[in-house]
Amino acid sequence: MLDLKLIREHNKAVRSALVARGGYTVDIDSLMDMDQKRRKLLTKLDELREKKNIANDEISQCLKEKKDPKPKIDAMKDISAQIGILEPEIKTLDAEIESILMRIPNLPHISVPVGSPEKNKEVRRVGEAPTFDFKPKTHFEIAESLDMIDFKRASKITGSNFIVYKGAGARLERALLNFMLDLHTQHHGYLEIFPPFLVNRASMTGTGQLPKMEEDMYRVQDEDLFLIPTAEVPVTNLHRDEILKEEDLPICYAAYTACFRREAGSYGKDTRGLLRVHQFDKVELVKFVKPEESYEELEKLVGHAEKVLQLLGLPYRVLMLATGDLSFAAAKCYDLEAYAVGLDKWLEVSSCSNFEDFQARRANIKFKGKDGAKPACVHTLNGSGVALARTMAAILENYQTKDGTIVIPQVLRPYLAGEDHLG
RNA sequence: GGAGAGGUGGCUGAGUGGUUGAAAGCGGCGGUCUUGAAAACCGUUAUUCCGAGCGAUCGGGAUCUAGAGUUCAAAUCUCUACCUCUCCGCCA
Repeated sequence: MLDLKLIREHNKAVRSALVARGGYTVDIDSLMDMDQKRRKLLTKLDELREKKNIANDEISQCLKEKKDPKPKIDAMKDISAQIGILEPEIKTLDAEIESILMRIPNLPHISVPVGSPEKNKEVRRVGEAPTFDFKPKTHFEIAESLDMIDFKRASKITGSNFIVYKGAGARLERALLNFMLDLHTQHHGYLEIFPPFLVNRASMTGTGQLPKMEEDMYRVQDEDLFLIPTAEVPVTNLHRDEILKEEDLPICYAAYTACFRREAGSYGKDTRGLLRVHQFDKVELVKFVKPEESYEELEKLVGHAEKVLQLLGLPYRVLMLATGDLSFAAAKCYDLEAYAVGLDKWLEVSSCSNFEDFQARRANIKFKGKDGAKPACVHTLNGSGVALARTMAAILENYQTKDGTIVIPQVLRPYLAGEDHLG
């Protein structure tokens, strides 16, 4: 959520920043009109309430002195009646303003290239694609022939675009998770969190998934709970409605969760294999930081996610997303794409974003120093470190051999009983 | 699932209709004392909105889980939701 004051005071800049994102038409003028009207009414209401408080004191004074409070009570009745008219008017206005604000996306950072996704900027490319003296297979061919993933039975027991990992597939998934969590907690300074996979509406709103993207979420009807699309939601909301101590910042959490996405509207895209599934595993990194450090922290966060790919020996590139490709809440975002040789495609395996104070304002997460200054919103960041399904696809394709087996990347071997290949 | 109890400031905990943003204690912060610390003593101690001012600040409003209601007036009464605890049942 943007700061209403910021919109009020930097009307033009906000407007042009939103235009840069594209696709969002926000009527700033009518928002400002509503805001002005609200403040006018609020001043009036506060004056009435002041009168009411005075009248109330007078009544209790009368009662104490055993005088007749009747005339005072009548006066107060009158004031209360006026308040009764104004209050709902303001409440309605408040709700309207809130609802508009909740649907305005974050403003892109100055360094973000302006334009549609073609303007995404490749920041760096790391590692070399493997070369083979045979035609490399796709991960779904490999997974099928090694019986690592059961696509058919997954759709039987649940539905299409769900997967069942089996045998070596399941072991590899587990090894990857443990490797990533160990890396971030033991070497990058993150505290491990294992949150619930279902959250309430307030949490989904706090991080920005609601109200705009409700149709993309799995919802538990009876309880009004949502299956998390990413660990970002429960982990960021851990500190919802809290005032953190400045000396505790930055707070860095790493969490494994399954992630659930309906992928509504993306039918027909990437339907084969592991690229777009409704449930996948992910290790997520979440940070709460001081505003002046958030961009420095973003670079570190990207580095931590990259380290995973480097250690796994996967070639990858880092993209800085253009304004038109930014997610709703992000001010700046880097995508990490691992190269998968079988598909000959770059697969997005991580998205590292700085949300600045956008989520913190929605979720009411502040910090306060010892100097007695007013609490201010923290900056929140998160990044995948990294998403599993696509990473597994890249590993299967890049580490395949002519005889159909998979060489296990060095760093994973301790997690797979020291074995050096699968299949 | 059944029965009951309860949700007050960072914490413990008073407060059952009218100067209660809220006693007291603890904790925190500042100070006196001390070589330093502890103890003792003194002071201070939430968040948020509107308005005025360049600003330190000042004036006012709101907030006792949330929402609705009763009333001239609600932390206090009623209802609903959420959450917590206890007992019973069920259960990985």
